[in-house]
Amino acid sequence: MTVSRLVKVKKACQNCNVRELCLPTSLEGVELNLMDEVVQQRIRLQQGDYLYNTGDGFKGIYAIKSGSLKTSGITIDGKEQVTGFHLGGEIIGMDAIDEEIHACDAIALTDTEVCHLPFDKIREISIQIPPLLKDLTRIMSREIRREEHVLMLLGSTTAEQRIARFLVNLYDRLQKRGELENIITLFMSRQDVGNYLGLAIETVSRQFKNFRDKQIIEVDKKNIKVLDMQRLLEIAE
Amino acid sequence: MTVSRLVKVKKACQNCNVRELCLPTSLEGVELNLMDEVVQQRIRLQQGDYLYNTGDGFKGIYAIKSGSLKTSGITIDGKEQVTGFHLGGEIIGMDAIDEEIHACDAIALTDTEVCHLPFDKIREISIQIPPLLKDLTRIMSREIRREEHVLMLLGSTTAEQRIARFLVNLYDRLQKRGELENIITLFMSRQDVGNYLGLAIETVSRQFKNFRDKQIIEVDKKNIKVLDMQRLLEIAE
DNA sequence: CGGCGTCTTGAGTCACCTCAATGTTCGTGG
DNA sequence: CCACGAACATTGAGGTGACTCAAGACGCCG
Repeated sequence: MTVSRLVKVKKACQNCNVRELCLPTSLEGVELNLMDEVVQQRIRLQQGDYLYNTGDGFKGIYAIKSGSLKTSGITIDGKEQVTGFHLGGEIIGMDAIDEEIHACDAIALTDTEVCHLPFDKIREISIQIPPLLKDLTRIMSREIRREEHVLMLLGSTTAEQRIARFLVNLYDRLQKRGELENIITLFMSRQDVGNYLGLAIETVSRQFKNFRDKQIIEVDKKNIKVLDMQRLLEIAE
Repeated sequence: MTVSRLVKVKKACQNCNVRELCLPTSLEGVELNLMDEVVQQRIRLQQGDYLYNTGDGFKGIYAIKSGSLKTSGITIDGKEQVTGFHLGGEIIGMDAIDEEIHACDAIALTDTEVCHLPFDKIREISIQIPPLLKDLTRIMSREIRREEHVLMLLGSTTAEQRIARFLVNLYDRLQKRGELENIITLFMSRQDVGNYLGLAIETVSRQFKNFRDKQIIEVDKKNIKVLDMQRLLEIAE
């Protein structure tokens, strides 16, 4: 079930507001023109739309221009496992480069725009533009480190610590994108948060309450206002 | 603390027994000669030696020729978190490509030989040999998928399931390398297993006993003989 | 208004952790 | 060769944090 709308674009990268976070960070001028030719297609997703499904053939990687997605796989016993939440400037789909089959689903959590990057073309022009090759390896390296980071996150024993780290991480990422006015807007459900952190949904709820009681955050539905970042950092350690 | 012995090598790849699992899988003939020039140095590690430490500057990636290592990071509160166990043919150190600083330690669990691959040189000759570029992106993609797989592993609720999946995974990997005669030799401590799976060491012990009582495995120190792979797979699901 | 999905809250249970003691392996030195 | 200690592993007893189950609140939409 992949619902989406395709849009032809020109000069996709030159005018993009998340370019410095995205793939072609080192490119300028003529080189950027070449990159723009790679990005022929932008995809508009509505909340709930699938960008790709587990098992889909690999058509390329995707750069998130705006919005947010989650990636989630299916464990051997058929349960969902959320492996990440992704924001503007991030690249997804790289887990499929090797076997040319997507190992997880990518689902829009809000209305989202992504740029389609055909991977063969990326490789082709990487050979012509060495800085792009460097960017490519750096982006992939970053994804490896991100997942290591999640592993560390899950290493924390207590639910309190996991939630704290989750919030700090989200805060930092939203801040870097200027999508934060002291209020974290959770773009995913409590269900997804719990699944991602290996916690029951009730535990997520209770921990929010816990932080609220300690006057560390204010919770209003999806909006979380951080009142005491210092305490939050201490709990996250 | 990096204790190690350097060895100059020639024709490192051409004669290597894990080449088909390693980086230059698509190369042949002249191309392989070029690759051999990249691999000038092999490093011998004894059990317990560090290949690199968190914070070390990035000098390149490493291909494991023989032996085994663990990678582990330090969580913000100072505890160790094992992020992976690595066997012959696997590449480690790719998390440092982006920021040029290693984000984790790599420690030899047995006597180990690794080939040092200076990353700038890899990139250089990737431009001359497109198949190598393809291999490179595939290897990095595989690492991304491996970590996603670990995330799924930790998604399992019960300790029993985690241990079962851990054993099945190890079984498969050792089998692929012919290092298995129906007996899995654990090259890491119970401590490491527990840390990796997010379980207390005592729980690891008890689960081994549990499987022993159910006659699914036989345990003799570090050696685990799988008696009933079917049951093990069922539990792993 | 009613129905549905999402979230919160409470009560009770259990799996895993902690603490503590014992057992085993292995290296070291007498 | 054995004695000793350190590191690692097993086993038991007990406590607790997070899960499960269940009920209720809330927001959203027809």
